[in-house]
Amino acid sequence: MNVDFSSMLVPACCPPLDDDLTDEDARATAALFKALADPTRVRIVSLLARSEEPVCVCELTPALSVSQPTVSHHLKKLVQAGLLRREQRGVWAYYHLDRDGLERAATILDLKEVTI
Amino acid sequence: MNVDFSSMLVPACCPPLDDDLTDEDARATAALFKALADPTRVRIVSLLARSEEPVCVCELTPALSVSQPTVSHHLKKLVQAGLLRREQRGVWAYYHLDRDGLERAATILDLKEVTI
DNA sequence: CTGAGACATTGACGAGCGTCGATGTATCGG
DNA sequence: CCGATACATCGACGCTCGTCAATGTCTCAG
Repeated sequence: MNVDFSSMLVPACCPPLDDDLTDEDARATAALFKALADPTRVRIVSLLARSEEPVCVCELTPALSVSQPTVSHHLKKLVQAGLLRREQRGVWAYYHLDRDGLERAATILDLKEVTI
Repeated sequence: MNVDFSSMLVPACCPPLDDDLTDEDARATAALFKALADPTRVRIVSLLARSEEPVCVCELTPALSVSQPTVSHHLKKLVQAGLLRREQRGVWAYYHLDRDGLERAATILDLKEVTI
């Protein structure tokens, strides 16, 4: 097994790069953005952001042009991502933004700006 | 075709909801987040955010534990999303963050906070 | 021109996602 | 208890995505 010294003649290129995020951090961050990576879910978050009070599914469904099961599916994903909270009022289910969850996402992006 | 007046007896539930984003806005926003919805791409952005200067692919590849074609694939996606910029220096390709692109993503999240 | 190295592109595969109709569950009025 | 209403869950389908090996393209040294 011989070392290839000829490679030492090419211009310098690759200073070491300290790995930063753990696998788990990267996966968690990606999961957060993945929750926002769908047009229907973006609209849901946008609609809820415009409402001072919680909104029930019966208001969301006709505004989204997808079926009711699909709306439930997306709402569940957003809740699991920590971006929405669910609240049962009698027969109706009301959803509202989890401001902390959104702030977490915003903070991740702001952190990357620190290096400017 | 008869109107079902019995529905008027149930408690009020569904005030009209003004639709906000256009389909195109929702798709564009989702596409931006979709670019960040993968652990490997999150690590790439994070690595580039920690570097003052552009970073070449030969530095990124060994730090990401995926094959070289996969790294190229992710870099292309991030460039297409407007989050990265590519710069050719001789044989090497250097990438750096597009701060405007990241700011766009951050602004979207901040806009949703305005309603607090 | 020729060969080597850096990176991009292609093609293929498996896994995951968005969507819907059908069905289940829970709540309320009568 | 019974029917209706609101919402969730299930199962299935098609499509997209992440990944890699193989191959192509471009740049430079000699």
